[in-house]
This record gives sequence, structure tokens and C-alpha cells, in this order.
Amino acid sequence: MANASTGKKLAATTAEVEDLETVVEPVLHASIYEDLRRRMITGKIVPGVGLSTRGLALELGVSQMPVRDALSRLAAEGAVAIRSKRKIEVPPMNPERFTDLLNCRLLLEPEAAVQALPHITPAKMKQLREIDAALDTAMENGDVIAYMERNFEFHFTLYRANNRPTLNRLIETLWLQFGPFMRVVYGRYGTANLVDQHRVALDAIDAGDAEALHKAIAGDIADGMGLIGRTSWA
Amino acid sequence: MANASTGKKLAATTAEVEDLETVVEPVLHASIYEDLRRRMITGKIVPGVGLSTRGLALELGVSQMPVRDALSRLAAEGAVAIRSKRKIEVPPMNPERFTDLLNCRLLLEPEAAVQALPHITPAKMKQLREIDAALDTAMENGDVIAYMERNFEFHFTLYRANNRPTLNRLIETLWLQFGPFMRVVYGRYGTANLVDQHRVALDAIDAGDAEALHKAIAGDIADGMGLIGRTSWA
DNA sequence: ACCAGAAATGTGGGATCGCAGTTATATGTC
DNA sequence: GACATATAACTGCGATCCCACATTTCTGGT
Repeated sequence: MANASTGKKLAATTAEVEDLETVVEPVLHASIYEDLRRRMITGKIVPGVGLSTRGLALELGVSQMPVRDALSRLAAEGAVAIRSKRKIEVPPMNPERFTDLLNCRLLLEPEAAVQALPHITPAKMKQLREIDAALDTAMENGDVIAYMERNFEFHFTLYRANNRPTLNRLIETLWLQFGPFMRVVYGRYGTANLVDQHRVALDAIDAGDAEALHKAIAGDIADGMGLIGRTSWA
Repeated sequence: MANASTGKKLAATTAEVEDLETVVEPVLHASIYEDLRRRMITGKIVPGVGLSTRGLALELGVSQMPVRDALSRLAAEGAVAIRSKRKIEVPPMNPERFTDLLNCRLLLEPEAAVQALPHITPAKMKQLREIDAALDTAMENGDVIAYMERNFEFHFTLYRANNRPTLNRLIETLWLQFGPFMRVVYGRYGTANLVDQHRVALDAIDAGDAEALHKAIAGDIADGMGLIGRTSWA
């Protein structure tokens, strides 16, 4: 399958968790969707590059049909766009869209975290700490891809503890649009000088302090905002 | 074209407004997407009914391909779901999803309105008053469809004055999931006993009072919440 | 060497067909 | 008539083919 080559599996997206007991039949276009989705969130796909249904189909060893389906879904989420007919690409970032996205994140994610707070079990807490440790390692190694994967994993294992699938889904679409660009930013400035706001968040969870958690997540997101000032919008 | 039969055109969705000057070529699957989207937001499609690509294709006089594309996009936005394989349907509402959706609306829409506040021109204001008048007429006549159309129009001509396409897009996907169900609720209880929170919002805009506007929009949404208590979740 | 204009290549979108599976209907058995 | 079974109709998914168009490459005239 297409996912086989991408290594370790991400946690299931909210879209996948249905009624439970519903064994998900491996529908081709769905797995391609997940594959591309993961590539974008973790920054393996960079803005401005053109995607082609035939190219991806060839690369994945399928016909262009399931690829079209997957790209259709991504287009609906704003992750890809049809530019100047007969061209599909990841929309380039610009300052307006960046602040727009970031403000949406600031609106949704702290709330998602706070809503999750009452449902954080000790087991979940342990899991979060492990992810955070792996995240630190990635940061020290300057491994941008691994950093972005762990970062995604951290935020969403936290968020998904809440019972708000719709809210989490909205956040995912934001990350989908964010990922490709953040990859460029991190690739340019490295991950070494990022402060780890996750620790603060974990402490807030331990203390059961909703307000502190809200601030920690907002701070984590705002850090990304800080990078924008130093970026030249080529 | 498919849209031809649906009468008066809604304002363009945020997806359409691109770089300006980009004349959107009428791609078939896009017009079908807009058509279905409009049907859902205005409640012409009711939850639980099964959609079929072949059925819709026949109805619209096209092949099933563009319909598949359109449904793919809607599926990505959570507006339709693939239940028990080989069945596409509008997902039925339940109390959890309802409150989830409503809380998301409470998070996003007041903010969208406040952000729009500085950009409301007198012309826009006039437009909003006209829509509100039409909305009142629809309410008095008990015309549920017209009411939902005008309500959509009111909120989004307001929101779209802001420069936050991403934010507005998120709100649209919420309405997309909301519409079919609200239709059922309104159809059951009528629109006569709805209070018109829009007047309050318009006054707040006139006064330039962001906080009052925030509260008015939140109140408008919360009114929908009030309906949930009286609903039997068949 | 330069720059039209023409041919070739590649693109996304749509139509059509077939497959495997589900669901509804009809048939058979007691 | 009730129920189990077989059959028919219908479904979404994927593959393949074709088209109109955009873009690139080639070519010929100056």
C-alpha cells in the first residue's frame, strides 16, 4: 500500500474513528488521501510545487482515479488549489493567509485543549510525555520532519481526548494548510531555537489548571507567529 | 447548467474568490458541488436520506463522475458520510454532534462578525437591512426554505466583509453540517416563534460596538441551541 | 542569432465500462 | 401464512479511454 513507505503510522484521524467495530475496508482513495494528508501536515510537500494526478498515480502505482478523489477532498479543505487551469498546486503562503490561519488556530486550539483537560488519564499523560521527549530529540538533531511529526502527534493526542470531533476536524484542516509552509520556515531557520511550550502545557494539565493550559497552547501557537516577522515572503 | 434550476444565486462562496481577475471556468463538478452545498445549507436535503452518484447524475443530466467529485469534497467537509459501505448519506444528527457544532459556531462566528465590523460600509449596511427585511417576511409566511436562505445570506454577507477567508470557510463547513438538520427542526416547530436577533446585531454595527455585536451573534446562535431541548432525537 | 508560429507533449475533467459487494425483491419450502 | 433462501437490482470504486486546452518544444523564415 502507499502508506507502507512512509514509516511509522500516525494516530488515526478523526475522520476514521466511526462507530467503533466498523472495520475500515482499505478503500484506495482513502489511503491515498491519508497519505497526502500526512505528507502535508508533516511538511513533506512544499508550497508552490505542482501536483499532477498522473504523476502521483504513477508514483503510487494506481490509476489516476483514486488520486483525483483524494485531491478533490484536499481541495475542499483548502489544502490544494486549482491554479490557472490544468494545474493543481499547494497554494503559496502569504502574510494575510498566514495571520488568518494563525488567528484561527489561536481561536480553536486552546479551547480544544481545555475541553480535553477533564479526560486526560494518567496513561494519556504518560503518552504525551513520551511524545514530548521524542520531540525534544528531534529538535536537538535538527530533524525537521521528525519534529513536525511529533509536534502533530503531541497536539492531537491531547486534543482528541476531548469529545469534540467536529472541533478537532476543523483544527486538522488548519494544520493541513499550515504544514507545507511551516516546513519551509523550519527548514530555513532550523528548530534549535524553538522554546518548548509543551512542558508548560504538561504542567498545567498536571495541575488541572485550565487557564494555564489555555495560555500554554496559545503561547505555543504564538511562537509560530514570531517566526513570520523574520520571513521574507518570496 | 445544474444551477440554472435553483433560481436566485447565492453570494459566491469563499472558495470562489481567488486572486480576483481569475475568471472561474465553469467546471462541471464545481457547479454540482455548489448546487449540493446550497441544497444542504438551505435545508433542501434532509439527514438520513441516501444520496447516490447515479441518481444525482441522472437528475442533473451528467455522468456520475462529476457527482462523485462533488460528493468527495462534501465528504471531506463532513457534510456527507459513507455509512455501511456502498451507501452515502447525510449523517444523522445526535445531541453530541449538535452541541459540538453549536459550540464551534459560538467560538467562530462572533469573532468573524467582530472582525468584519470595521469594514462595514453604508452600502453593506443597506444590503444587510434589505436581507433582514426579506428574512422577516419569510418568517411571517412560515417559509422555512426562504428563511434559511435569507439567514445564510445575512450571516455571510456580514462575515465576508472581514478579511478572513479561512475563518469564513470554517464557518461555512459548520453550516453545511448544520443546514439539513435545522431544516427538520424548523419544519417541526415553525419559524414563527423565532426572535430576531439580527436587529440587535444591526444596531450594534451602527453603534460600532464590537462587544454588543459579539453578544448579538452569540445570542442568535444560542437561540438555535434553545430548540434542541424540545427536540426528540428520533 | 532571433523570434514568430506550428506541432508535440502533458494537463485536468468527463464519460463509459466492469467488478465486488450490498440491499431489496422474489421464489421456494414447510 | 411464516420463514429461509436464491435471485435480481443497485451501489461505490477503480480502470481506461478520450477530449479540450495549456504549455512546451521544435522549426522555418528573416
